[in-house]
Amino acid sequence: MPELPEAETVRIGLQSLIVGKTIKKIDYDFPRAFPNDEELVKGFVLGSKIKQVRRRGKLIIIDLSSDYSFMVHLRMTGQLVFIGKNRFGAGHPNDSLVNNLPDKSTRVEVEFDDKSKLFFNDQRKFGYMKLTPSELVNEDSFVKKLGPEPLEDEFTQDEFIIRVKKRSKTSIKAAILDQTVLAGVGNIYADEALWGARIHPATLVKNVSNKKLKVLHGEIKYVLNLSIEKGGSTDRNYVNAEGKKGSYIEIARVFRREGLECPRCGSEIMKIRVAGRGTHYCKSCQKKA
DNA sequence: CACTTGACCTGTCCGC
DNA sequence: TGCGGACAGGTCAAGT
Repeated sequence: MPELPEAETVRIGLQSLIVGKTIKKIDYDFPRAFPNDEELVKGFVLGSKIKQVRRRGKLIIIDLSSDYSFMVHLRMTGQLVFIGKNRFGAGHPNDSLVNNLPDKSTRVEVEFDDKSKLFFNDQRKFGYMKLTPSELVNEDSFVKKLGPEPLEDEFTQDEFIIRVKKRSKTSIKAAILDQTVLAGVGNIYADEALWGARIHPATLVKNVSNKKLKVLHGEIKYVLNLSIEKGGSTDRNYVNAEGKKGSYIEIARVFRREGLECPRCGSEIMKIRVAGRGTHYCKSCQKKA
């Protein structure tokens, strides 16, 4: 679930909440969620300040004054939640999904010198918070393979068409979920963008016209931007840096709306499996080419 | 090489 | 009520 808009919402929150703070202590309970050498943590994390919080695709990058960075991937159920020194200094417990941290899904607890804390929670233990020298972030094996940022100018219609056509024999949905084609689209926004472009998710890439691909390019940008405005999608676990839910799911057109009416034509929204994922589409305005 | 499937995990929901 | 199984969905390794 955390896809680009969710990662971006967390990034924006952390950028205003933790920059300038000094890390005093770090606890973790699950090494795979925090795969870092203890000596490295002592030498380059404890005592350093948070310089800035960046994002690349679905990855959140926390730069430290030591010139080391944490690369945080939330995968499916990860959360990065900040709690001020008097509990929810910034958020409000009432509109929050998380209370009384740490809890049993807390994997990493970062304490700052002013007693405020940052929690990395992850129920399903797929996410990670990995330390790397800042100048080597772009050399990381995962980062290195990522395609363009869909909300930046480098992601042109032509660039999209060239990259997506390298996956010509697979479905259009599998192609836009491929992080080497573009960085940041996951299951929710793939379905939403394909609905916008009136393309059946199982259509093979080679059968999608350039005209449709151009429309899809615009729809991807549109749904990602719209979701950032809404603070992302909270399907079940996702919360922002203050522990609050996002609201995109309330305005979703097809995602998790199987059996309901298509907001464009009124026909039934279907749910099938494409590329191994639950996939939602309108049975009459998204015809397979 | 291109592509698909299963594994990694835990919690929830559904049918019996 | 309890229990087994399907499902949730990002990425990578293994298989076709």
